[in-house]
Amino acid sequence: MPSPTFSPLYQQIKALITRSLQSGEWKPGEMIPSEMELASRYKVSQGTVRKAIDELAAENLVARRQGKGTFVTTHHEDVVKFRFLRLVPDEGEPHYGASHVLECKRLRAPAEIARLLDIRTGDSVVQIRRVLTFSGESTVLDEIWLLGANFKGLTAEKLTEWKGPMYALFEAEFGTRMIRASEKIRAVPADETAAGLLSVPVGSPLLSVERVSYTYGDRPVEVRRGLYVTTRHYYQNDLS
Amino acid sequence: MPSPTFSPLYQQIKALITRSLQSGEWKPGEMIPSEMELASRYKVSQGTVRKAIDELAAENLVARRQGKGTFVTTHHEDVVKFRFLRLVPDEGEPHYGASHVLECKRLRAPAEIARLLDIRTGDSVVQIRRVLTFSGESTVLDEIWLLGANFKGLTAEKLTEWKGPMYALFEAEFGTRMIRASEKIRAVPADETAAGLLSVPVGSPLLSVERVSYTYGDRPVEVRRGLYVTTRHYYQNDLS
DNA sequence: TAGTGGTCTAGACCACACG
DNA sequence: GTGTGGTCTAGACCACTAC
Repeated sequence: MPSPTFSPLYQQIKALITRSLQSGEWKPGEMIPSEMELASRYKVSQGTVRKAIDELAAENLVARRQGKGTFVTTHHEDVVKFRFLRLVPDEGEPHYGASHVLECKRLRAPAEIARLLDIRTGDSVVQIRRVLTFSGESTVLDEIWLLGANFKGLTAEKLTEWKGPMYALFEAEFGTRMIRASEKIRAVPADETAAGLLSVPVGSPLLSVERVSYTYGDRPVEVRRGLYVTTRHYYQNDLS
Repeated sequence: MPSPTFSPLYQQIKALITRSLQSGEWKPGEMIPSEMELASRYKVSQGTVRKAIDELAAENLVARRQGKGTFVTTHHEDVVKFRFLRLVPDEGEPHYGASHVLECKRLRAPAEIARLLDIRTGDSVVQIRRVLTFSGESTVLDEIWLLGANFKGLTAEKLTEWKGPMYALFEAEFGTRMIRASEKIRAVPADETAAGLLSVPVGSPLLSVERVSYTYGDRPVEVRRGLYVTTRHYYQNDLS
């Protein structure tokens, strides 16, 4: 039964489900109610709920498992991890490197970062600098800015103690889930700082990856500038 | 009505439609028969045809246009062009640069290329080298290998005369449609040749993009190695 | 055996494009 | 108006998982 404001019914159901995800009614890793339950809750047919969930699954907000149910996705799952780390070794399997946190402090957002995070210059942000090491080789130098309001209490200790993907920590401890990201990629010469930390000559080519990550409602919450050493790794991308 | 070999009916329909696309029964840019027509042709319900077409649309093999019909996609459309050219200028709109063909010749495939194209070393391939220029600046140096069997009669003249995306030429003149591609991206120093052709100092960082492109049935038909100058452009990528 | 998602159908009606 | 894709429903049955 179509409702007054025109958008397809399944889109409205999708929005309702998304709100429940965002509010934490169903937490990452948990099962959401069955299609039949949701259908009766929202007073629509099962097929309509199905189409709503289809889209959420396509956007990786939930994952369907036949015979079991539909589950809220989480950055703890292997399959999800590599959606956001596209660096693959020339030989061997993709893996997660060791993270060494250099710095983690609160500061006022510079103009450029503020613009990308859609806040005002001078608003509070958390800055993290870290090095990722793969099989003993320093490979990634990350400089990260997070929305201050969402990450109160984030410290270098917390980051250091945490084993696993950083986004899993953000999801578990700060209730902020990264949904999608947009990256701008360039080749740049290593400056002295980067060269020192990554053990490469000054001026050698590095892959610069500037990422803005978004949570529910397409709100930006993270800006990240990564410098990748690509002599034994490459950035994998599929065009389709 | 499920058929003997088990796979969902809509997958079988999808395969049938794909075969018709591949055989050229419906050509790029043309409209395919309506869902009702296909349903009666294949003796299934309209909903089943719909689901098959949904997947083909998700894979960009066809595009739906409400009220008009479903059309075979083509590399002539603007919207498709930038699926395969991810280089975006820092300022201004994405655009297509001028192509300057340096070379186009047939030769025997080196081992590395043969492996990627899934042919035997020494089999015939076409090699193209070209420079792309954006607003007067040489920005991309491409080295391209094409499956010899699919591109008989491709010459430097044909390439030079052609205005528009190279893939549109391949589609129109050689019946080979690029469906998807996989890229490996690195930062590399410019060698003397590249430096000369791109007017940058030897050793300056370039983005190296190694692409393998596939046509129907996931058969590789092109290997391409691009070197991009990323001082005024960046490679755009979305993670979702 | 019961519960979940996955497939398939048949039919009604809506939104959009075009003549 | 006619034809196209898009939405929505109701109901049947299949495939997978767990108990």
